[in-house]
Amino acid sequence: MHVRRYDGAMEDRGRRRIPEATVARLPVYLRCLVEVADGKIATVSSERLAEMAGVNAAKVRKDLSYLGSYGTRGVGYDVEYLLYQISRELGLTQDWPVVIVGLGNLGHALANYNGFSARGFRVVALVDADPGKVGTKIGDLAVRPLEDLDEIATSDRPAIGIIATPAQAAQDVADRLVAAGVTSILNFAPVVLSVPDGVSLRKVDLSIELQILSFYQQRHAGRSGDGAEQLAKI
Amino acid sequence: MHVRRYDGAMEDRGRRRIPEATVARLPVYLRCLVEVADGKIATVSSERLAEMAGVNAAKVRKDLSYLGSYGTRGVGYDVEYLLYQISRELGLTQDWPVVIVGLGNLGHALANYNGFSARGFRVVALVDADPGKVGTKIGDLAVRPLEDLDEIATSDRPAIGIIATPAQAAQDVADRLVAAGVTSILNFAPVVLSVPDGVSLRKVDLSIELQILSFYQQRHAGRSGDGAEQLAKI
DNA sequence: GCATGTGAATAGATTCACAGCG
DNA sequence: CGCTGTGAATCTATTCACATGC
Repeated sequence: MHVRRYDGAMEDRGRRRIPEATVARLPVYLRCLVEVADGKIATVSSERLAEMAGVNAAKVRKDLSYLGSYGTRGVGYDVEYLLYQISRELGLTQDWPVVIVGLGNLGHALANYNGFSARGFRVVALVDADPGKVGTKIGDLAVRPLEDLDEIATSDRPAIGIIATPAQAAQDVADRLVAAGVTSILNFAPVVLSVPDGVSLRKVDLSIELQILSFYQQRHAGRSGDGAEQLAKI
Repeated sequence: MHVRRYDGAMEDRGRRRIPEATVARLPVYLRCLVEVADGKIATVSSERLAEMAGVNAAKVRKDLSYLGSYGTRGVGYDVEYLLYQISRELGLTQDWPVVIVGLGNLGHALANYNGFSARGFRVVALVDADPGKVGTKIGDLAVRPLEDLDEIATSDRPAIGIIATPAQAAQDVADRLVAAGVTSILNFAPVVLSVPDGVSLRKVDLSIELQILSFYQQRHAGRSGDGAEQLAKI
């Protein structure tokens, strides 16, 4: 896969500060690059990448420049090489054990989602507080009780926890995840969580997204599409 | 529910330009206010609201000031009144018909999600391209074929479309939704969509979120939690 | 010649700090 | 006196425009 390896020197390994907004776009570029690579194309310009990613070319160049000078003037970027550099920067060259807590409709859907394994995320445990769910199998994992979190922490060292519980349960679950050594949390519960410094927290919130759409829908109900366009940040 | 009504005058109805970042936080404040209201508390300070929303007080005040001067100096904000003003600003005092396209694991979970009806979003139709799924019932809606979109547009006038299809199908579905007059789209498919000006588009992307977490996880693996903290933006 | 890489310019968001007012 | 509302200061992100170098 990765052709050129980073050639020794000038590697200050993580000592460039990459803006948050850029970090949020790297996964998008990565996906575009995979698509380009599938088309057996060896080189891609910032212009082309920008078009695919739905941003402008200057932004692509600036973003990529934070990673290093990985392009060739007059030519573009080597697809495989850039693919590798972005993967590495995002930490996707190692694999991250994931634990999913809460196996209602959404948790179920997540547990069955295939996109995980694809890029280094491996679901190692499923947890639910409901005794009625404990023991049932989803794929080839059995659902375990909340109390097993510490044990799971010891045996599987999950780095990432996904919370798909009802809102009321979410903060307690977050606390338990943190206590079990999880340092990254993705929260689907419609509630603001607080976690200690040193723990990364991101959220995905359907009802917030709908309400944002509602705002722009009512504003220029139909007209001039500024504002709500694009963006994930989030 | 809403106590004081807006008292005539000084209402320039939507002629303040509210920053995108502020719009994205209004739903969070709304949720916090609901919680405060449930506790039978009549008044709330920016400080308290900030704590609940996980932001700082200056930001809350600045955000709310874009809506108007709805607070009382030395006192705080009237909970019910602010609740109503934010709801109105977000367009939640009217109801928005929603169509869900794609009823795999995730689409199913969304179709069964109860949070919709709560705040003015009403699922009026379910659509899937797979003939095997067409006709099956989810809740009390039957799944209809893609070709029915125009008919649905005429009868139900959906304003918002949710795309929960596989990546390959998503752009085609988006085009059809737009053609059917849908002007707000929430995309769950892992692909960059393009829509014409005047159509709002937001995305929710699990694998991007995980990759962002992976970045910070690998960086200060554990240490100093800047960067990935909070935020939805998206 | 042509597309990258990047300083400089601009736009947008956050935070500070305090005047203003109930 | 206490808390809002807001200009001014700061920080972050985007875009421009062009020198740079393959």
